[in-house]
Formats: sequence, structure tokens, C-alpha cells
Amino acid sequence: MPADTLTRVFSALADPTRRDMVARLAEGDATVNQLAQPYRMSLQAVYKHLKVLEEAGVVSRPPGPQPRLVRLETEVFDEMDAWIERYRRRAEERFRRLDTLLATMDDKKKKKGNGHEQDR
Amino acid sequence: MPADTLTRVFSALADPTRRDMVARLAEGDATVNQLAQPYRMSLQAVYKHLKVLEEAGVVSRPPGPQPRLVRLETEVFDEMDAWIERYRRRAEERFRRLDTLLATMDDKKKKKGNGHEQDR
DNA sequence: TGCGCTTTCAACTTTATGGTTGACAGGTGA
DNA sequence: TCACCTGTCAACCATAAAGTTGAAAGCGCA
Repeated sequence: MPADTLTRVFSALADPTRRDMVARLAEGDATVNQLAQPYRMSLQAVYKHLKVLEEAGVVSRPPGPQPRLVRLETEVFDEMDAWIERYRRRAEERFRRLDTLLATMDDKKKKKGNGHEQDR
Repeated sequence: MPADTLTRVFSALADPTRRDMVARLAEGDATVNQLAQPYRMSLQAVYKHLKVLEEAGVVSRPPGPQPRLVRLETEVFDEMDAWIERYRRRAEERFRRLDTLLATMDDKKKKKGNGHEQDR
């Protein structure tokens, strides 16, 4: 069961610790030790989080001299964004159409006097 | 431990079934039964997924006549989008600066002839 | 070579998640 | 009224996820 990219990215970012790591990596690359600093968990746990982020493509660990750097990748963000935008746009468009429909019904209501509840 | 909105939304969308539901709800409101149609799982399982989406604020279930409708909400998408954009922007800006830095170094390299590896 | 730091793997515990089945409340319409 | 269909809740099971500890590879340097 090889989870697709979207599933991996969303679940990678579903963890507050990992989102925090992303936030810090947006400021600049960091070593694992630097990243682990603020947390009270073990270094190994931080490695696990990093591996999740890496397998999701959120982060890369380019080979290099011993204290290896962790780097934020931005391509997957584009993919996530595309997904979100697609459905948001479609839904918002539906709402616009619905609004005009409701407006039309309101016009009729003014002539017929029909009561109709609607939420928030 | 009341997980924050972002955590709930990301983990709600981390499931392929739930993302599929969102995709279908973007086309129009639906009842639980209609939503459950394409899946081979039990109605109760679908209902659980719906509850997760609802608690994340992705979906609402306005009260109404018996076959209750499930409706896509778009506000949480904005919040997610804001989070993504913030860090993407910051990271991309860093990369731009890095690019100009590397360009500067390349200029020097042409004069000094220094070998330097870089990944992908 | 050998010491020390970084990195990774493995086993284990606890808790969350996705699924099941069974039972039950609550309108709707014949 | 009564039966039916929709929607909900609860108990339970299996697996995955987040954390722990312990131990073992790899590199870098004196």
C-alpha cells in the first residue's frame, strides 16, 4: 500500500511538531541537533519526524560533510496548494450560483410570502 | 489535548477516502447515503469519516428535513492555504537570495577554478 | 589508530485511527 | 399506528503512529 504523495504530505503536516519544524526550516537550513533543540523528546524521535517529512518530499537531506543539513523543499507545497485551490474554487463557484438562485427565490418570495429557514 | 484547527484539518485531509468525499462535495451537497454509495465500507464507517471532517470544520451538516445534507465549508481551506503560503514564500525568497549568492560565487569560481559538488 | 559525534536501526509500549457489527432513536408516509 | 429508512451511538478489533531505550554503524579529526 504505497500511499500517494498527497496522503503523505497531508499526514506529515498533520503533526504540530513537524509543522513547527517546517516553520523553522523556512528560516534556513539546520542540522538535526539544531532542529531537536527546542523539543523535549529524544533525538531519535526527531529523526523519525524528519524521515516522515523526507518521505513526503517536504524536506531533503543533501549529502555533505558530517553535520548534515536539512532543507525545506517547496514543490510538494505546490501540489497541495493545487488540490486545495481546485476544490475551494469549485465550491465557491457553486456558492455564487446558489446565491443568485436564492436571490431569485427571494424575488418570488416577496410576491408569494413563503417562509424558509437557512443556517448561519 | 484539544488539537488545534490546523492539526485537525491536515489530518482530516490525510485520508484518501475523506479527500475523495471533499472532491464530491465540491460538486454539490449530498446526504450521508449518497456519499457512502461508491465505497465498499459500511455506512457507519462513512459516518465516522464525516464526523472527522465536520470536527475539522471542513464540512457542515445544517439541520433540516430528514435526509440531512452535508455541505463543504471553505473557510478552513483559507487557513490551511495561509499556512502553506507563508512558509512557501519565505523558503522561496531564501532560495532566490541563495541563487544570487551562488551566482556571485560562480563569478569568483571562474577566476579561481574551485571545484564544488551540489546535489540534484 | 582510536575517540567522539552524528546518524540509523531495532524492539517495545501506548495511544490514535479506520474499520467492523449490533442496537437504537426519530421522522415520513402508507 | 406501524413499518421503514436514515442517521447515531457504543463496544470491539487490528493496525499504524509517536514516543521510548539500547545498540551499532559511519565520518572527522587529533
